[in-house]
Amino acid sequence: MARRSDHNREELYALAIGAARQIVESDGIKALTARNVADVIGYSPGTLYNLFDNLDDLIVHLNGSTLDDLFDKVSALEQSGDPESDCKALLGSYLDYLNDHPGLWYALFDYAIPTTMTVPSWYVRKIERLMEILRVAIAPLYADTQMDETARAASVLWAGLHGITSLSNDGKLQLVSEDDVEDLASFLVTTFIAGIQSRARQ
Amino acid sequence: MARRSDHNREELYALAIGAARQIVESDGIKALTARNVADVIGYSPGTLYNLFDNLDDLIVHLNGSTLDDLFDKVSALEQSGDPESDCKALLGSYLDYLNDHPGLWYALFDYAIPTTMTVPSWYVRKIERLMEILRVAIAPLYADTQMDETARAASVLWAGLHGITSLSNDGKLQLVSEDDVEDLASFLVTTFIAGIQSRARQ
DNA sequence: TCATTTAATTGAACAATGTTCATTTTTCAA
DNA sequence: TTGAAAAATGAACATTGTTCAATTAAATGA
Repeated sequence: MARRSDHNREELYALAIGAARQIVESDGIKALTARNVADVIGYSPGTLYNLFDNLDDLIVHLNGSTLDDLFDKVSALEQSGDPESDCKALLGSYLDYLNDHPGLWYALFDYAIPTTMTVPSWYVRKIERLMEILRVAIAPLYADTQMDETARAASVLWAGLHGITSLSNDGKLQLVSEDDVEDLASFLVTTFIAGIQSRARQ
Repeated sequence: MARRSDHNREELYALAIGAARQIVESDGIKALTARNVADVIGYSPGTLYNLFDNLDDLIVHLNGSTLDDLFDKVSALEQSGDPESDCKALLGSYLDYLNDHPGLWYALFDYAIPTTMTVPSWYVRKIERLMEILRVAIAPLYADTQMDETARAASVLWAGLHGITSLSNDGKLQLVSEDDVEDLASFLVTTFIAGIQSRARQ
């Protein structure tokens, strides 16, 4: 059998990503196999290889759609102009997403793309778009001329928050007393911002 | 054939871990298969299952030995008592290890233990032992009574540094201008410490 | 010394995986 | 109506983790 016209290429792509998302959300990334995705969308495994180079490519596309989701959620927040409270609001929104979609988050950040595969530029752009929001939030800490400095601080803060969520998610971060992830992340934001202000005064 | 007396259980364990390390160092964690390890040590795949519950268990043990290595390297550093320079020395040592043994580092931090497997307590202890060194380095920033506060700050700094190395290693951190990992990590240490000092003054 | 028990080691076997590709079938254009 | 192009298939292949009955060497005891 062949050449059904049930769906065109775009629809098929959307179907596949949707199925992948559903599988990852309910059973984790380990359940994301070519045969499983094919079953869900009612096509054969081979068809997936018309759409994606391989399974890793499919995962990258799934992660791309997760990044879009995250962006929509986070960019909906209104910023007050106060770096600390804005960063914490962003953080809260981010942690909410992590709690609501642990499987997707795990696939996004803890599943490592094989070194044989270079990260596509559209993927990098999606990350940058997210980081840009953080950049805007901390911009009041810097003069308009310090674009590079602002960008660097945003990168570091972003990576720092990622480190906390990532390690604690893997159980690799021994939590102190009754601290939870939110406490630690909040501590990082407060301290980091205080550090920037303190150094600016000198 | 069976019951060779070439090696006792301990020797066999050491052989297997050694083989695993060798494979991971030269060809990455993807090459770490039961059959590969068995080939290297001259035993059959089945024998590995007398020593380890499964491959993930073997990886956890390999990571345990990597943590020991890291501890030996990092604990050899003499601390001056100045938090910033001590943290940066630790950081430098850590980054050296990452550069020298990317495969082992990747297996240690970017390979996620499946959620079905709980992190063993001896493994957590090895991590804590490493973090303790960082705790000592930043201790001068706090009063002796602030043990919890010190521990929390060490956790956050540790996780933050991990976030930077981890993301940049995966190509998921768009680096600003000519910044490299060391610059970003250094920036985090400086700013974070300045933040602690600044807040202590108030 | 020989028979029996115990334990280690094997390797064939199984189910599941990613991936390929000759074959088949449908659609589209001429 | 015919022929070419494209889409979809699913059987097939190589590999994977893992199990376990069978096999063999060592340890034990008489």
